[in-house]
Amino acid sequence: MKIATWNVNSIKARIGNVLDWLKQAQPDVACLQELKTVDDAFPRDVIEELGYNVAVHGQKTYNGVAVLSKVPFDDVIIRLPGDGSDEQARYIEVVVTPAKQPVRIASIYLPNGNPVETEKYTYKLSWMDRLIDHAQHLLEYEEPLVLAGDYNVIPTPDDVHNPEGWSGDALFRPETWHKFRQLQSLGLTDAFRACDATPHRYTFWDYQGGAWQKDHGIRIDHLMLSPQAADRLKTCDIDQHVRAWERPSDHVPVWIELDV
DNA sequence: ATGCCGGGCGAAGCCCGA
Repeated sequence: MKIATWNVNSIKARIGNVLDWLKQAQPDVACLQELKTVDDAFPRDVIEELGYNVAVHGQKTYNGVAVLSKVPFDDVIIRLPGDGSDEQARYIEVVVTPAKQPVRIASIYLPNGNPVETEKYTYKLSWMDRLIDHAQHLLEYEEPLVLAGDYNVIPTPDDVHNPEGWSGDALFRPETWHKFRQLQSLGLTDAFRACDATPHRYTFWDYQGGAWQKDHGIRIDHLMLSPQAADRLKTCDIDQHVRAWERPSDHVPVWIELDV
């Protein structure tokens, strides 16, 4: 089972690229982020025509997450628990059951958090606390679980071109690393690092300053796996060629192959 | 590079992203 995550930076602007990539990459499940549109405006029909079931949690202008799956959903949950006043569309979780057993998959868009001296960073940290609590709960099911998405976390200096330049940034701060390590300490595995120790492999390149051409990127899109998923992990890779397409997203797809 | 792109909104120029 191939499971991918991709921050598309507007599904309306990116639908051509998304359809081309779906046809080429043939993921069984695709977690999308930053749709920047409401549910009713999501281009559901053209995606369903490729054989996908669609679960969307959209929002006008900002955020928005979706899961596309060739296997129908058994269950769909929107919103991360822990703060009923949080209106931002950053979390959708589904359960699918391919041949053998259920697999729980979430598409997450973790807050950026900049600038750090504002409520944006406290929102990021509290959102991470909620994710830790929810992950702890989900891990109790002891089933294959994949928390995939744009984490807006650069895990280590090996995951950025110029660590010095990112010092103090919300994606690269001790408090952010601490929360990310808490997730890992619960038993969640960074799928890419479980497969590939190569430093300086990236999933995002800024539109500005020729960042893509110079390979000045960061690795911030992650698939975090429960032990039951990690045991079945076959491969993980980054579809970085998609960044060179016409009108690209600034992020590229990351995917895993699970033996389920 | 606290904004060089790029997208949304909405019809110019500001807000936002990472």
